Amino acid sequence: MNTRNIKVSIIEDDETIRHGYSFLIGETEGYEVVSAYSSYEDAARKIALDKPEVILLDIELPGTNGIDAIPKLKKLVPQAYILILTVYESEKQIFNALSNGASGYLTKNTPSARIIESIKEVKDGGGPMSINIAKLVIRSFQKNQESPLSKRETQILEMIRDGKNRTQIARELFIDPETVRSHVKNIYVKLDVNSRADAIKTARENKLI
Amino acid sequence: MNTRNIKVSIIEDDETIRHGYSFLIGETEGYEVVSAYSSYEDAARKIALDKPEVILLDIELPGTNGIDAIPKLKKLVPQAYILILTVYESEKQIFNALSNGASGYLTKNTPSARIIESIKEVKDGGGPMSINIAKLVIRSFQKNQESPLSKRETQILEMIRDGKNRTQIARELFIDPETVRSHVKNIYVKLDVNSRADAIKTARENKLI
DNA sequence: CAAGTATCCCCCGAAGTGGGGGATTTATGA
DNA sequence: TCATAAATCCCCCACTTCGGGGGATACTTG
Repeated sequence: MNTRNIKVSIIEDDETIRHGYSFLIGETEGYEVVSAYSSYEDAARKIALDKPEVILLDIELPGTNGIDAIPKLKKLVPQAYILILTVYESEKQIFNALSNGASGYLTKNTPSARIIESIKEVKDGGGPMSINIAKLVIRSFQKNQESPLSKRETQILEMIRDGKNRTQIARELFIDPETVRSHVKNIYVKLDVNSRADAIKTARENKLI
Repeated sequence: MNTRNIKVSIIEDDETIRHGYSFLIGETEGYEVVSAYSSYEDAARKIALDKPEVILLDIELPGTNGIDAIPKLKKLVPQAYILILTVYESEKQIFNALSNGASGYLTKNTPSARIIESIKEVKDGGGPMSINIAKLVIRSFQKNQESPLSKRETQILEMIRDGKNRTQIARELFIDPETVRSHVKNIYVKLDVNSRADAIKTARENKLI
Protein backbone atom coordinates (compact mmCIF):
# COMPACT_ATOMS: atom_id res chain seq x y z
CA MET A 1 0.00 0.00 0.00
CA ASN A 2 1.63 3.11 -1.24
CA THR A 3 -0.46 5.47 0.80
CA ARG A 4 0.86 4.15 4.09
CA ASN A 5 4.49 4.62 3.19
CA ILE A 6 6.46 7.16 5.19
CA LYS A 7 7.46 9.85 2.73
CA VAL A 8 11.09 10.84 3.11
CA SER A 9 13.06 13.63 1.49
CA ILE A 10 16.85 13.76 1.54
CA ILE A 11 19.09 16.82 1.44
CA GLU A 12 22.73 15.81 1.22
CA ASP A 13 25.44 17.17 -1.04
CA ASP A 14 27.59 14.05 -1.33
CA GLU A 15 26.19 12.14 -4.27
CA THR A 16 27.37 8.75 -3.09
CA ILE A 17 25.85 9.15 0.34
CA ARG A 18 22.68 10.64 -1.10
CA HIS A 19 22.21 7.74 -3.47
CA GLY A 20 23.11 5.32 -0.71
CA TYR A 21 20.40 6.63 1.58
CA SER A 22 17.91 6.86 -1.26
CA PHE A 23 18.47 3.24 -2.10
CA LEU A 24 18.47 2.08 1.49
CA ILE A 25 15.24 3.84 2.37
CA GLY A 26 13.55 3.31 -0.97
CA GLU A 27 14.09 -0.43 -0.78
CA THR A 28 12.69 -0.70 2.72
CA GLU A 29 9.06 -1.63 2.94
CA GLY A 30 6.90 1.08 4.37
CA TYR A 31 9.25 3.84 3.30
CA GLU A 32 9.34 5.97 0.23
CA VAL A 33 11.86 8.55 -0.97
CA VAL A 34 9.86 11.37 -2.53
CA SER A 35 12.85 13.53 -3.38
CA ALA A 36 16.59 13.99 -2.94
CA TYR A 37 18.45 17.29 -3.21
CA SER A 38 22.06 18.30 -3.05
CA SER A 39 21.51 21.68 -1.41
CA TYR A 40 18.97 23.70 0.48
CA GLU A 41 18.61 26.06 -2.46
CA ASP A 42 17.65 23.18 -4.72
CA ALA A 43 15.25 21.81 -2.16
CA ALA A 44 13.62 25.15 -1.41
CA ARG A 45 12.07 25.37 -4.86
CA LYS A 46 10.26 22.08 -4.88
CA ILE A 47 10.22 20.40 -1.50
CA ALA A 48 6.87 21.85 -0.45
CA LEU A 49 5.25 19.95 -3.30
CA ASP A 50 6.92 16.70 -2.29
CA LYS A 51 5.11 16.84 1.04
CA PRO A 52 7.67 14.74 2.89
CA GLU A 53 6.85 13.58 6.40
CA VAL A 54 10.48 13.31 7.37
CA ILE A 55 13.43 15.25 5.97
CA LEU A 56 16.92 13.79 6.29
CA LEU A 57 19.21 16.77 6.47
CA ASP A 58 22.95 16.98 6.23
CA ILE A 59 24.66 19.75 8.18
CA GLU A 60 27.65 20.35 5.95
CA LEU A 61 25.89 21.73 2.91
CA PRO A 62 27.18 24.15 0.28
CA GLY A 63 25.33 27.48 0.33
CA THR A 64 22.87 27.60 3.20
CA ASN A 65 24.17 25.22 5.82
CA GLY A 66 21.96 22.66 7.46
CA ILE A 67 21.50 24.55 10.72
CA ASP A 68 20.21 27.65 8.98
CA ALA A 69 18.15 25.53 6.62
CA ILE A 70 16.12 24.02 9.46
CA PRO A 71 13.86 26.99 10.24
CA LYS A 72 13.45 27.70 6.53
CA LEU A 73 12.45 24.12 5.81
CA LYS A 74 10.05 24.25 8.73
CA LYS A 75 8.36 27.20 7.06
CA LEU A 76 8.22 25.50 3.70
CA VAL A 77 7.05 22.14 5.03
CA PRO A 78 5.62 22.77 8.48
CA GLN A 79 4.35 19.26 9.02
CA ALA A 80 7.71 17.61 8.29
CA TYR A 81 10.01 16.31 10.96
CA ILE A 82 13.66 17.04 10.40
CA LEU A 83 16.27 14.44 11.18
CA ILE A 84 19.86 15.58 11.22
CA LEU A 85 22.38 13.12 9.91
CA THR A 86 25.99 14.22 10.15
CA VAL A 87 29.56 13.15 10.73
CA TYR A 88 30.40 15.77 13.33
CA GLU A 89 29.35 15.79 16.94
CA SER A 90 29.96 19.39 17.84
CA GLU A 91 28.03 20.22 20.97
CA LYS A 92 27.02 23.68 19.82
CA GLN A 93 25.95 22.44 16.43
CA ILE A 94 23.75 19.77 17.93
CA PHE A 95 22.08 22.15 20.34
CA ASN A 96 21.58 24.73 17.64
CA ALA A 97 20.05 22.14 15.38
CA LEU A 98 17.69 20.95 18.08
CA SER A 99 16.71 24.44 19.13
CA ASN A 100 16.16 25.42 15.53
CA GLY A 101 13.57 22.71 15.24
CA ALA A 102 15.30 19.47 14.37
CA SER A 103 13.55 16.45 15.85
CA GLY A 104 16.51 14.15 16.07
CA TYR A 105 20.21 13.86 15.56
CA LEU A 106 22.12 10.87 14.26
CA THR A 107 25.72 10.44 13.28
CA LYS A 108 26.61 8.94 9.94
CA ASN A 109 28.19 5.88 11.50
CA THR A 110 24.74 4.94 12.72
CA PRO A 111 23.81 1.50 11.39
CA SER A 112 21.30 1.44 8.54
CA ALA A 113 18.73 -0.39 10.58
CA ARG A 114 18.86 2.30 13.23
CA ILE A 115 18.39 5.04 10.65
CA ILE A 116 15.30 3.37 9.27
CA GLU A 117 14.03 2.87 12.78
CA SER A 118 14.72 6.51 13.62
CA ILE A 119 12.71 7.77 10.68
CA LYS A 120 9.77 5.87 12.04
CA GLU A 121 10.48 7.16 15.53
CA VAL A 122 10.46 10.83 14.57
CA LYS A 123 7.34 10.33 12.50
CA ASP A 124 5.66 8.81 15.54
CA GLY A 125 6.77 11.73 17.65
CA GLY A 126 9.68 10.03 19.31
CA GLY A 127 13.11 11.55 19.53
CA PRO A 128 15.95 9.51 18.15
CA MET A 129 19.47 10.22 19.20
CA SER A 130 22.57 8.23 18.64
CA ILE A 131 24.28 7.16 21.82
CA ASN A 132 27.08 9.68 21.50
CA ILE A 133 24.60 12.49 21.14
CA ALA A 134 22.68 11.32 24.16
CA LYS A 135 25.92 11.32 26.07
CA LEU A 136 26.62 14.91 25.01
CA VAL A 137 23.15 16.02 25.91
CA ILE A 138 23.34 14.39 29.31
CA ARG A 139 26.71 15.95 29.93
CA SER A 140 25.24 19.31 29.03
CA PHE A 141 22.86 18.99 31.93
CA GLN A 142 25.43 17.98 34.47
CA LYS A 143 26.82 20.56 36.79
CA ASN A 144 30.41 20.54 37.82
CA GLN A 145 30.51 18.54 41.04
CA GLU A 146 33.47 20.40 42.51
CA SER A 147 32.30 23.96 42.24
CA PRO A 148 34.33 26.65 43.97
CA LEU A 149 31.04 28.34 44.80
CA SER A 150 29.09 27.62 47.95
CA LYS A 151 25.45 26.55 47.72
CA ARG A 152 24.22 30.01 48.54
CA GLU A 153 26.52 31.58 46.01
CA THR A 154 25.42 29.14 43.32
CA GLN A 155 21.82 29.84 44.17
CA ILE A 156 22.33 33.58 43.93
CA LEU A 157 24.27 33.29 40.70
CA GLU A 158 21.39 31.33 39.23
CA MET A 159 19.02 34.10 40.22
CA ILE A 160 21.31 36.64 38.63
CA ARG A 161 21.24 34.51 35.51
CA ASP A 162 17.46 34.79 35.67
CA GLY A 163 17.83 38.54 35.41
CA LYS A 164 16.98 39.27 39.02
CA ASN A 165 18.51 42.18 40.86
CA ARG A 166 19.68 42.53 44.40
CA THR A 167 16.35 43.60 45.75
CA GLN A 168 14.44 40.79 44.11
CA ILE A 169 16.95 38.19 45.22
CA ALA A 170 16.96 39.52 48.75
CA ARG A 171 13.18 39.43 48.90
CA GLU A 172 12.99 35.87 47.61
CA LEU A 173 15.66 34.58 49.97
CA PHE A 174 14.43 36.56 52.98
CA ILE A 175 17.81 38.18 53.47
CA ASP A 176 19.10 41.72 53.31
CA PRO A 177 20.13 43.17 49.94
CA GLU A 178 23.48 43.87 51.51
CA THR A 179 23.92 40.19 52.16
CA VAL A 180 23.19 39.46 48.53
CA ARG A 181 25.81 42.03 47.70
CA SER A 182 28.36 40.28 49.89
CA HIS A 183 27.68 36.99 48.17
CA VAL A 184 27.98 38.60 44.77
CA LYS A 185 31.29 40.13 45.78
CA ASN A 186 32.54 36.72 46.85
CA ILE A 187 31.32 35.18 43.62
CA TYR A 188 33.25 37.80 41.67
CA VAL A 189 36.41 37.11 43.62
CA LYS A 190 36.11 33.36 43.16
CA LEU A 191 35.38 33.56 39.46
CA ASP A 192 37.82 36.42 38.95
CA VAL A 193 35.30 38.66 37.22
CA ASN A 194 33.71 41.98 37.99
CA SER A 195 30.38 42.04 36.26
CA ARG A 196 27.22 40.01 36.14
CA ALA A 197 27.66 39.17 32.50
CA ASP A 198 31.19 37.86 33.01
CA ALA A 199 30.15 35.91 36.08
CA ILE A 200 27.37 34.17 34.14
CA LYS A 201 29.69 33.49 31.23
CA THR A 202 32.45 32.02 33.38
CA ALA A 203 30.01 30.03 35.46
CA ARG A 204 28.37 28.59 32.35
CA GLU A 205 31.70 27.68 30.81
CA ASN A 206 32.60 25.78 33.94
CA LYS A 207 29.12 24.36 34.35
CA LEU A 208 28.71 25.88 37.78
CA ILE A 209 25.16 26.86 36.97
CA MET B 1 35.33 -14.70 35.59
CA ASN B 2 34.01 -12.80 38.51
CA THR B 3 36.45 -9.95 38.28
CA ARG B 4 35.14 -8.80 34.93
CA ASN B 5 31.54 -8.61 36.04
CA ILE B 6 29.94 -5.18 36.13
CA LYS B 7 29.14 -4.54 39.76
CA VAL B 8 25.67 -3.15 40.23
CA SER B 9 23.93 -1.82 43.32
CA ILE B 10 20.19 -1.28 43.50
CA ILE B 11 18.28 1.25 45.58
CA GLU B 12 14.56 0.71 45.28
CA ASP B 13 11.92 0.63 47.98
CA ASP B 14 9.43 -1.71 46.33
CA GLU B 15 10.50 -5.19 47.37
CA THR B 16 9.05 -6.93 44.36
CA ILE B 17 10.71 -4.63 41.89
CA ARG B 18 13.97 -4.73 43.82
CA HIS B 19 14.03 -8.51 43.82
CA GLY B 20 12.98 -8.54 40.19
CA TYR B 21 15.90 -6.40 39.14
CA SER B 22 18.30 -8.25 41.38
CA PHE B 23 17.33 -11.51 39.80
CA LEU B 24 17.34 -10.15 36.29
CA ILE B 25 20.76 -8.58 36.57
CA GLY B 26 22.28 -11.28 38.74
CA GLU B 27 21.35 -13.97 36.29
CA THR B 28 22.86 -12.14 33.36
CA GLU B 29 26.36 -13.07 32.46
CA GLY B 30 28.85 -10.32 32.98
CA TYR B 31 26.73 -8.63 35.63
CA GLU B 32 26.77 -8.92 39.37
CA VAL B 33 24.50 -7.38 42.00
CA VAL B 34 26.73 -6.41 44.90
CA SER B 35 23.96 -4.95 47.04
CA ALA B 36 20.30 -3.92 47.11
CA TYR B 37 18.80 -1.37 49.47
CA SER B 38 15.32 -0.11 50.13
CA SER B 39 16.26 3.47 50.96
CA TYR B 40 19.08 5.96 50.64
CA GLU B 41 19.56 5.90 54.39
CA ASP B 42 20.15 2.15 54.31
CA ALA B 43 22.48 2.45 51.37
CA ALA B 44 24.49 5.33 52.82
CA ARG B 45 25.92 3.15 55.59
CA LYS B 46 27.38 0.43 53.45
CA ILE B 47 27.36 1.24 49.78
CA ALA B 48 30.88 2.67 49.73
CA LEU B 49 32.19 -0.76 50.69
CA ASP B 50 30.23 -2.44 47.93
CA LYS B 51 32.16 -0.43 45.37
CA PRO B 52 29.46 -0.64 42.71
CA GLU B 53 30.28 0.59 39.25
CA VAL B 54 26.67 1.36 38.43
CA ILE B 55 23.91 2.29 40.85
CA LEU B 56 20.30 1.73 39.83
CA LEU B 57 18.34 4.38 41.63
CA ASP B 58 14.64 4.80 42.11
CA ILE B 59 13.30 8.34 42.41
CA GLU B 60 10.30 7.73 44.63
CA LEU B 61 12.09 6.69 47.80
CA PRO B 62 10.96 7.04 51.40
CA GLY B 63 13.16 9.44 53.38
CA THR B 64 15.71 11.08 51.13
CA ASN B 65 14.26 11.03 47.65
CA GLY B 66 16.26 9.85 44.68
CA ILE B 67 17.03 13.31 43.32
CA ASP B 68 18.59 14.47 46.56
CA ALA B 69 20.32 11.14 46.97
CA ILE B 70 22.28 11.56 43.74
CA PRO B 71 24.88 14.09 44.91
CA LYS B 72 25.21 12.25 48.23
CA LEU B 73 25.81 8.95 46.50
CA LYS B 74 28.31 10.64 44.22
CA LYS B 75 30.23 11.68 47.30
CA LEU B 76 30.09 8.24 48.84
CA VAL B 77 30.93 6.36 45.67
CA PRO B 78 32.55 8.87 43.31
CA GLN B 79 33.46 6.36 40.65
CA ALA B 80 29.95 4.98 40.32
CA TYR B 81 27.59 5.90 37.52
CA ILE B 82 24.02 6.48 38.53
CA LEU B 83 21.19 5.24 36.40
CA ILE B 84 17.73 6.51 37.22
CA LEU B 85 14.93 4.04 36.80
CA THR B 86 11.50 5.41 37.49
CA VAL B 87 7.84 5.38 36.55
CA TYR B 88 7.39 9.13 36.21
CA GLU B 89 8.51 11.29 33.35
CA SER B 90 8.33 14.71 34.90
CA GLU B 91 10.44 17.10 32.89
CA LYS B 92 11.75 18.95 35.92
CA GLN B 93 12.59 15.76 37.73
CA ILE B 94 14.55 14.42 34.80
CA PHE B 95 16.55 17.60 34.36
CA ASN B 96 17.21 17.82 38.06
CA ALA B 97 18.39 14.25 38.13
CA LEU B 98 20.71 14.78 35.19
CA SER B 99 22.09 18.04 36.52
CA ASN B 100 22.61 16.43 39.92
CA GLY B 101 24.88 13.89 38.33
CA ALA B 102 22.78 11.02 37.04
CA SER B 103 24.22 9.44 33.94
CA GLY B 104 21.05 8.11 32.44
CA TYR B 105 17.32 7.98 32.80
CA LEU B 106 15.08 5.05 32.01
CA THR B 107 11.44 4.46 32.66
CA LYS B 108 10.29 1.30 34.34
CA ASN B 109 8.42 0.09 31.28
CA THR B 110 11.80 -0.25 29.61
CA PRO B 111 12.31 -3.85 28.45
CA SER B 112 14.70 -5.94 30.54
CA ALA B 113 17.15 -6.33 27.70
CA ARG B 114 17.37 -2.56 27.31
CA ILE B 115 18.05 -2.14 31.03
CA ILE B 116 20.88 -4.61 30.93
CA GLU B 117 22.22 -2.93 27.84
CA SER B 118 21.95 0.49 29.48
CA ILE B 119 23.99 -0.59 32.47
CA LYS B 120 26.77 -1.49 30.11
CA GLU B 121 26.32 1.76 28.25
CA VAL B 122 26.69 3.97 31.30
CA LYS B 123 29.67 1.98 32.44
CA ASP B 124 31.26 2.57 29.06
CA GLY B 125 30.53 6.27 29.31
CA GLY B 126 27.47 6.34 27.11
CA GLY B 127 24.23 8.03 27.98
CA PRO B 128 21.20 5.81 27.94
CA MET B 129 17.77 7.30 27.75
CA SER B 130 14.46 5.72 27.05
CA ILE B 131 12.73 7.07 24.00
CA ASN B 132 10.22 9.11 25.92
CA ILE B 133 12.97 10.80 27.88
CA ALA B 134 14.88 11.54 24.71
CA LYS B 135 11.76 13.06 23.30
CA LEU B 136 11.36 15.28 26.35
CA VAL B 137 14.96 16.34 26.24
CA ILE B 138 14.78 17.18 22.56
CA ARG B 139 11.63 19.14 23.11
CA SER B 140 13.35 21.06 25.88
CA PHE B 141 15.82 22.35 23.35
CA GLN B 142 13.26 23.43 20.82
CA LYS B 143 12.25 27.02 20.61
CA ASN B 144 8.73 28.05 19.94
CA GLN B 145 8.49 28.47 16.19
CA GLU B 146 5.83 31.17 16.29
CA SER B 147 7.44 33.65 18.59
CA PRO B 148 5.85 37.08 18.94
CA LEU B 149 9.36 38.50 19.12
CA SER B 150 11.30 39.58 16.08
CA LYS B 151 14.76 38.14 15.43
CA ARG B 152 16.44 41.21 16.80
CA GLU B 153 14.28 41.19 19.88
CA THR B 154 14.98 37.53 20.50
CA GLN B 155 18.66 38.13 20.06
CA ILE B 156 18.64 41.02 22.51
CA LEU B 157 16.56 39.10 25.03
CA GLU B 158 19.12 36.31 24.88
CA MET B 159 21.85 38.79 25.65
CA ILE B 160 19.84 40.13 28.55
CA ARG B 161 19.53 36.57 29.77
CA ASP B 162 23.33 36.43 29.63
CA GLY B 163 23.43 39.30 32.09
CA LYS B 164 24.47 41.92 29.59
CA ASN B 165 23.36 45.51 29.92
CA ARG B 166 22.36 48.06 27.33
CA THR B 167 25.84 49.33 26.75
CA GLN B 168 27.34 45.89 26.29
CA ILE B 169 24.57 44.78 23.97
CA ALA B 170 24.85 47.96 21.92
CA ARG B 171 28.59 47.53 21.60
CA GLU B 172 28.30 43.91 20.48
CA LEU B 173 25.58 44.61 17.95
CA PHE B 174 27.13 47.85 16.66
CA ILE B 175 24.01 49.82 17.39
CA ASP B 176 23.14 52.68 19.71
CA PRO B 177 22.21 51.94 23.32
CA GLU B 178 19.01 53.83 22.64
CA THR B 179 18.14 51.35 19.96
CA VAL B 180 18.67 48.53 22.39
CA ARG B 181 16.37 50.37 24.72
CA SER B 182 13.69 50.61 22.07
CA HIS B 183 13.89 46.90 21.44
CA VAL B 184 13.68 46.16 25.13
CA LYS B 185 10.62 48.37 25.43
CA ASN B 186 8.99 46.49 22.58
CA ILE B 187 9.88 43.18 24.18
CA TYR B 188 8.24 44.32 27.40
CA VAL B 189 5.08 45.33 25.59
CA LYS B 190 4.90 42.06 23.67
CA LEU B 191 5.52 39.91 26.71
CA ASP B 192 3.44 42.13 28.97
CA VAL B 193 6.17 42.56 31.57
CA ASN B 194 8.18 45.46 32.86
CA SER B 195 11.45 44.07 34.11
CA ARG B 196 14.32 42.01 32.82
CA ALA B 197 13.64 39.19 35.24
CA ASP B 198 10.00 38.89 34.22
CA ALA B 199 10.89 39.08 30.55
CA ILE B 200 13.36 36.21 30.93
CA LYS B 201 10.87 34.20 32.95
CA THR B 202 8.03 34.67 30.49
CA ALA B 203 10.28 34.06 27.53
CA ARG B 204 11.60 30.84 29.06
CA GLU B 205 8.13 29.61 29.90
CA ASN B 206 7.12 30.10 26.31
CA LYS B 207 10.39 28.79 24.96
CA LEU B 208 11.11 32.02 23.12
CA ILE B 209 14.73 31.86 24.18
C1' DC C 1 41.75 27.75 65.86
C1' DA C 2 41.95 29.04 61.09
C1' DA C 3 39.11 28.90 57.10
C1' DG C 4 34.95 29.07 55.03
C1' DT C 5 30.22 30.36 55.06
C1' DA C 6 26.31 33.33 55.86
C1' DT C 7 24.67 37.25 57.61
C1' DC C 8 24.59 42.48 57.96
C1' DC C 9 26.44 47.53 57.95
C1' DC C 10 28.70 51.98 56.02
C1' DC C 11 30.44 55.40 52.07
C1' DC C 12 30.82 56.50 47.33
C1' DG C 13 30.48 57.74 42.27
C1' DA C 14 29.09 56.04 38.07
C1' DA C 15 25.95 53.66 35.48
C1' DG C 16 21.85 51.35 34.47
C1' DT C 17 16.70 51.02 34.44
C1' DG C 18 12.14 51.88 33.02
C1' DG C 19 8.34 55.16 31.91
C1' DG C 20 7.10 58.77 29.00
C1' DG C 21 7.32 61.20 24.53
C1' DG C 22 8.83 61.20 19.82
C1' DA C 23 11.29 60.29 14.72
C1' DT C 24 12.98 57.83 10.25
C1' DT C 25 13.71 54.10 6.93
C1' DT C 26 12.87 49.77 4.91
C1' DA C 27 10.36 45.83 3.94
C1' DT C 28 6.27 43.09 3.78
C1' DG C 29 1.70 42.14 3.05
C1' DA C 30 -3.30 42.94 2.59
C1' DT D 1 -1.19 51.53 -2.33
C1' DC D 2 -1.47 52.07 2.35
C1' DA D 3 -0.91 50.07 6.79
C1' DT D 4 1.94 47.45 9.71
C1' DA D 5 5.99 45.72 11.51
C1' DA D 6 10.81 45.99 12.11
C1' DA D 7 15.02 48.35 13.08
C1' DT D 8 17.23 52.34 13.90
C1' DC D 9 17.93 56.68 16.75
C1' DC D 10 16.70 60.90 19.86
C1' DC D 11 15.07 63.57 24.23
C1' DC D 12 13.61 64.10 29.36
C1' DC D 13 13.27 62.24 33.92
C1' DA D 14 13.27 59.87 38.71
C1' DC D 15 14.99 56.15 40.81
C1' DT D 16 17.71 52.23 41.54
C1' DT D 17 21.42 49.38 40.92
C1' DC D 18 26.20 48.34 40.50
C1' DG D 19 30.67 47.52 41.98
C1' DG D 20 34.81 48.99 44.65
C1' DG D 21 36.24 50.08 49.13
C1' DG D 22 36.01 49.37 54.17
C1' DG D 23 34.22 46.75 58.02
C1' DA D 24 31.44 43.31 61.72
C1' DT D 25 29.28 38.99 63.87
C1' DA D 26 28.05 34.15 64.25
C1' DC D 27 28.34 29.33 63.08
C1' DT D 28 30.48 25.20 61.33
C1' DT D 29 34.09 22.23 60.02
C1' DG D 30 38.26 20.28 59.53
